[in-house]
Amino acid sequence: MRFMTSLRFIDAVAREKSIRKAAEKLAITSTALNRRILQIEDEIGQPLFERLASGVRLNTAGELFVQHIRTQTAELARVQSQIADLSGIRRGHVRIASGADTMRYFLPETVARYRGEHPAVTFDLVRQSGDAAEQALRTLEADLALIFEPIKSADFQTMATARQQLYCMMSANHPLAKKPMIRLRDCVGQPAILPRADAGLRQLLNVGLIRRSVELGTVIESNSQEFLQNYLTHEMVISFQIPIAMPSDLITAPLNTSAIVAKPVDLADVPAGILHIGQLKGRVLPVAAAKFLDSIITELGARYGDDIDQ
Amino acid sequence: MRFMTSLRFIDAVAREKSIRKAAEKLAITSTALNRRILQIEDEIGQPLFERLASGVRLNTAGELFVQHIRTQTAELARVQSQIADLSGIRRGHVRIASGADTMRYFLPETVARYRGEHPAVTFDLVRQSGDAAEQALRTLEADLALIFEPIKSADFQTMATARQQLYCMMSANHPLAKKPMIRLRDCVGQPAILPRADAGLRQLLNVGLIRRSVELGTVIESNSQEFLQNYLTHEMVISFQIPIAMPSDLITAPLNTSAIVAKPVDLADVPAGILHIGQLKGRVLPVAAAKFLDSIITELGARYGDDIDQ
DNA sequence: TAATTGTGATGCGTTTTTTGCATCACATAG
DNA sequence: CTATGTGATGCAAAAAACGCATCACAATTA
Repeated sequence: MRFMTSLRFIDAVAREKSIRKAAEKLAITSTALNRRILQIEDEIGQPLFERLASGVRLNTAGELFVQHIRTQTAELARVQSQIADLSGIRRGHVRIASGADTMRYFLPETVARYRGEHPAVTFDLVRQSGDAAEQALRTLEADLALIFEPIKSADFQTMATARQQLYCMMSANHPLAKKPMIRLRDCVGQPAILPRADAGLRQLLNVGLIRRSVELGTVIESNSQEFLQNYLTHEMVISFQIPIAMPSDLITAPLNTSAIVAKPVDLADVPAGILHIGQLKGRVLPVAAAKFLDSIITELGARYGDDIDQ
Repeated sequence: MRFMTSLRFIDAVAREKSIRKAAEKLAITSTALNRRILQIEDEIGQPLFERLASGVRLNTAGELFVQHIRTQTAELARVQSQIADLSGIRRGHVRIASGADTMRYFLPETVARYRGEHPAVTFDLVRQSGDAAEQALRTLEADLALIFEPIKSADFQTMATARQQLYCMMSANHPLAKKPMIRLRDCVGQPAILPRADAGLRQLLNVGLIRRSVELGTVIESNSQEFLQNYLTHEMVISFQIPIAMPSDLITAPLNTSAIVAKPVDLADVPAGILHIGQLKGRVLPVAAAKFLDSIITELGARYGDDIDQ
C-alpha cells in the first residue's frame, strides 16, 4: 500500500528509536527517511520526535500520532481482508502472540487444519511471554493472543478460556510413575526441572507449593519446553506441564510404552490454570483472524469439552 | 496531508461518480486522477469502481474502502486536533449540519461566543433537512447535527435534547394577537403560511391539526424562515415557529412594540417538539467539536433550563 | 582534555514517480 | 450514423523522492 509508506516509516522509527537504524531495516538511506519524517512533522505543524544524541524518541504528539498510525494500519488490514473475502477466496493474514505451551502441538495442528480449508491465509506466530503478548495486542502487532494464566492488562478481551489441569511428567521408570495421580507431598525433595518464573505454569505451581509447604529439589530451570521434556529421558527428575503442551497420546493413552509418562496433579493441591484466548478490547478483527479464532474455539471444544468457556 | 492525497481523490470520485468531474474539482487532469485510481485498485488487488458509459460507480469493495477512507479521514482530523490541543492553542475545525431553525439566532450567537474564546477554531455550518443532516453524520461530512423532531437513523447518538413549544406568530394587528395563548380551534380557516412538509415543525403541527380536526387556510408554503417571518408584516396571516428560531426578545418581552408577536400554542393541542443535538454513534469527536458540543449544551441550558436533557 | 563514534540535518546531482497532452476505444443519445 | 460523453494509454515534461557527501552537535572513550 503505497499511501501508507510514510506512516509505516514513522512507525518503524518509533519502534527503533533511531532514524538510521530504522532506515537500515527499511532498506533506504537515512537521509530519505529523515526527510519523510521532517515532511510529515511539517504537515502536522509540530515535531513528533525529540532529537537526542543517541537517536530519537516520540514526544506526546508523536505518541498520539503513532497510535493513530497503528490503528489505521490494523483497520486497513481488516478492510482489505473484508474486501478479499468478497471474492470468495478467503485471503488474509493472522498474527498470533502466544506462550510456548500452545506452540508445540496445539497451534501447529490448528493452523494446519485452518490452512487446509483456506490456503490463501498466511500466519505470523510469535512465541513470547504473557506480558509481551499483551503488549503485542496493544501495539497491534498481533491480532490474537493465547496466554496461560495471569492476564494483567485491562485492554485484554478474553474471547474464550480453557481450564488446564497441571500434570507431572517423568520417565516411565520413575518411582512416581506408578501412581495414577500425583499429590504434591509425593514430590517433596524430588529433583525437578521447571519452567522459569515468568511462565504462568510456574506461578500456578508455586502457589500450590507454598500452600502445602512443599519444596522441590529444583535442579534446572529453562524456558525451553523441548528441553524440559527431553531431559526427562536422561535423568530421574520430574517436570510439570499442561495438557495443551503435551503430545495428545500422553494423556489419551496413558498405558502406552512411551518412555515418558504424564500423571495429573491432584486439583486439591494445584487448581486448574486458565488458558486465555483473546484480542485487544474493542478491536474489530480482520475476517481471517476472526475465523481463525472460531477455529481455535472449535478445536479447544473438541479437546477439552466442558472445560471451555466462551 | 500529502499521504492522504490518493484517498482523498478516491473519495472525491466516489462522490462525483465521475473521474473527469472529480478531476476538475480537484484541479488536476483526469489522466492523473485516473492513474491514481488504477494504482490503488492494483494495490488492493481488485477494482473499486464499476466503469459505466456515464461515469463510475462504487462496487461493493469500493463501498467498503470508501467507508474506510472516510473514517480514517475523520480519525486523522481528530488526532490532529488532539495534537494541536497539546500546544495550548485550541485549534480545530467543527462541521455542523442543522435545520434552518438553529441557523437563525442560536448558532450565530453560540458560535460567536465560542470563537471569542477560541479564535483558532473554524466552522462549517451547513443548513439542510433532518434526513440530509443524519446522512452527513454518516458520511462523516459533519461532526454534529442539530435536528428538530424526527430522528430516523439508528446511527444517530443524541447527546442532548431541548423541548420546544410551538408558537403562533402574526402581525401585532392580527385578531389572535390579543390572546395570551393560542388554541388550534382559534385558527380554523385562518390564512396561514407554513414551512414545507419535510420540516419537523410542519409534521408536529400536522399531527395536532388532524387530532383536533382543524384545517388552516394554507396560502403559502416555504422552506425559507426569513420569508415565513417577514411576510407576516405584509398580510394578515399566521405562521408557526419554535422559540429557538425566534429573536429572543419576541418571547422574553411580549409586550414590546414589535410589529410581530408570538403566542404559545396550547400544549394540549400540540405537544412540545424535541430538538436533538447529536453525533454519529460510536464516533470519538475531535477536541474542538466535543468542546463546542459542551458550549451548545451550556447555551441551551441557559436559555431553556429545565427543558434540556443530556 | 582531545579524539572518536554516533546521531540527525542539509546541499546537490540523479533517479523515480507523477502529471499533462494527445489520442484511442467504447457506449449512449439524438 | 453522428455527436458527445466516458475511462484508458503512449509519451514527454515536470515534480518528487532518493542517495552521496558532508556538516553540526552530543556523548563516549582514550
